[in-house]
Amino acid sequence: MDQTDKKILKLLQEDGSITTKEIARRIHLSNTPVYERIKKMEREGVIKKYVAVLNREKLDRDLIVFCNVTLKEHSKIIGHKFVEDITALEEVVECYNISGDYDFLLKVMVKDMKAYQDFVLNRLGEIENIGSAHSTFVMGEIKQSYKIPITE
Amino acid sequence: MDQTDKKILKLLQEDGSITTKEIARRIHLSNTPVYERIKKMEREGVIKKYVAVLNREKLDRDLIVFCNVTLKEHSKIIGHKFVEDITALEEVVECYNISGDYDFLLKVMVKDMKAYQDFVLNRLGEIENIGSAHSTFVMGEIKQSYKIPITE
DNA sequence: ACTGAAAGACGTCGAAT
DNA sequence: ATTCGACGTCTTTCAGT
Repeated sequence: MDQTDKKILKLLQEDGSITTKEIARRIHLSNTPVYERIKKMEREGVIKKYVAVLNREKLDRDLIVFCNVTLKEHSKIIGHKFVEDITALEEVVECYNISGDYDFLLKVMVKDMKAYQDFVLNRLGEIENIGSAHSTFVMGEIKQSYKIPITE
Repeated sequence: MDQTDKKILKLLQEDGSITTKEIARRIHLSNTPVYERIKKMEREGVIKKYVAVLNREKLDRDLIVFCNVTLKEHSKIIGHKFVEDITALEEVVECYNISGDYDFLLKVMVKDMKAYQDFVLNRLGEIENIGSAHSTFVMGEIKQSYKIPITE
């Protein structure tokens, strides 16, 4: 992966529906090499996929909550069940195994506070292994980028 | 926005480079209405953009850290400067204004622990308003979805 | 609001350097 | 590893229902 590949990746992170023709124009190459490079990076998994980025507010998901979760002591080794259960919840858009006082950090996306209450009681509450949960509410989204920083 | 639009959005969140023809086939419509609906949702901002999703590891960004930050007492009202400064940092891929003990939550993406140390000392350290910072390290990525949950 | 068809642009691939 | 050219497919538009 050289500088040319990185230039292509930066453009594709910015706009996934940019044409190979336009990329070629911007990096001063013809179609084919750009095309071949992109296909190679897709094959190798450098480019995982292409997605449409939607507007949260217009889809009634106005509230984001970061939910810190601990597992019950005896469940920490058998975390697999928790992972399965949590992955199945569509409100949980991200989940990380973390260092520190808690075991997992969930990013939860719901309509409003009432929906979050419902999530904690009826969804999280149904999962057996959970010891405790601490919620941090997002009041404002300052920066949101799906880009991986690419070094020169 | 009706059920047909939502079906289209779900498909586009899954695969942003799916053809209108294929969408049309799957939802049993012809090209034109699918095309018109997508263009309408792009115009209205329901669909913000299309992006390529890249592989973090293959781009030397193996470490994710959630960094909880407080501002100095006198700076809390004048948060604008902090917002500007933090947005400019490419390692900070997300930033939220949050409830609780801290003022902001940053999601930071770096190569390794050494790079994070450098980030805290030389990047965050340069920003004037910061009172304290508490880092939570990601040990494992359990779930990562860019999809907004879409209700029926 | 949808169907079907037609025109133009783009993705895709082979031959050549 | 790149350029050029040709083919097939998709996007985009339009007339008609």
